[in-house]
Amino acid sequence: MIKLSKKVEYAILALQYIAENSSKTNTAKEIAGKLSLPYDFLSKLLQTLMKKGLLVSQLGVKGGYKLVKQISEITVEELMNALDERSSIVDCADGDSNCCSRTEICDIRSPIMTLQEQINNIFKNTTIANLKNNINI
Amino acid sequence: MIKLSKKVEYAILALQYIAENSSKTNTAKEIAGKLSLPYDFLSKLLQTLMKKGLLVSQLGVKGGYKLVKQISEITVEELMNALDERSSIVDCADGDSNCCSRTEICDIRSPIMTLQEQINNIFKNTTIANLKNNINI
DNA sequence: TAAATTCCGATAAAAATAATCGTATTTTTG
DNA sequence: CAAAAATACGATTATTTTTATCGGAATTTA
Ligand code: FES
Ligand code: FES
Repeated sequence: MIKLSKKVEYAILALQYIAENSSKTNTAKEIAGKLSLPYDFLSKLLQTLMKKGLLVSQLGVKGGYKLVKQISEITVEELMNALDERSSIVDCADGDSNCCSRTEICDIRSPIMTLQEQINNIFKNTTIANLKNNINI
Repeated sequence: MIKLSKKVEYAILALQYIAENSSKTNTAKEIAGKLSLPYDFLSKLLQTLMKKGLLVSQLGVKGGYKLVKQISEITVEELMNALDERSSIVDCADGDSNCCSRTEICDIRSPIMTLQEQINNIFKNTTIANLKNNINI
């Protein structure tokens, strides 16, 4: 509860890595190797980011991934949306159905939505670049 | 990812219900019935809240639960701590081990912690009473 | 044509969450 | 005292979500 998925965690690290090596195309294999992340999982994740327009890919030998925009322009919210098809704090917050209250009118829906927005704002206001240490330790 | 567990969701509803009926002791059965929540699950959850000091229970016939303090004095953070043994945004944030980076020094730990704190603050500043609609719909 | 790569669908394994069950204990009340 | 209505508690199961893996197809370079 209230935690980042590995997908998002790995993606943050990968995007930062690609940003640092933005002069070249970066292969999934290299990134996985350097960051010690599971290759298959990372690979799929990068493909998703590519499909969502955060990365461009080049096929074949000499292929790999490059950034489309700078990591200072990619928010955590954007990344979460791209990878996790948007999860909300409670089920109703992104849909139709009554999620919490089994009575006719939900007693907490509106304030829960407010809570949701506050959390969204944090992720909206944090970029992948913000999540990079300037000084280690 | 970033969502409330059913435990917390049910607990919010249950605490609000108990608050509305604070003149009497409320049985798990009644609460589950009125809110259409699974009895066994709710029952265990209330026992946990009791052990954590948020509720007092009375055994036997005429037994049930009462609040110890008002719901305007119980924060969501408190509730989450009581029910879920504290989950943090990434593994390292509540422990010892290196969680994200497999390299020697974690590249994102410190800013992730900042993110964590921002989220914590939201839950720290929201009470169960805050999560109650004044006007339905 | 071979090697390095992305791409894609399917599936499997693991972990976390949610729900259920059986039984013991406590208290009230008739 | 006995029965009923509760909580208390441990164990287990079921379900869902998350994480990881696999096998092969398509693409590009050299
Ligand atoms: S219906 Fe979603 S919070 Fe109540
Ligand atoms: S070791 Fe936890 S965020 Fe890096």
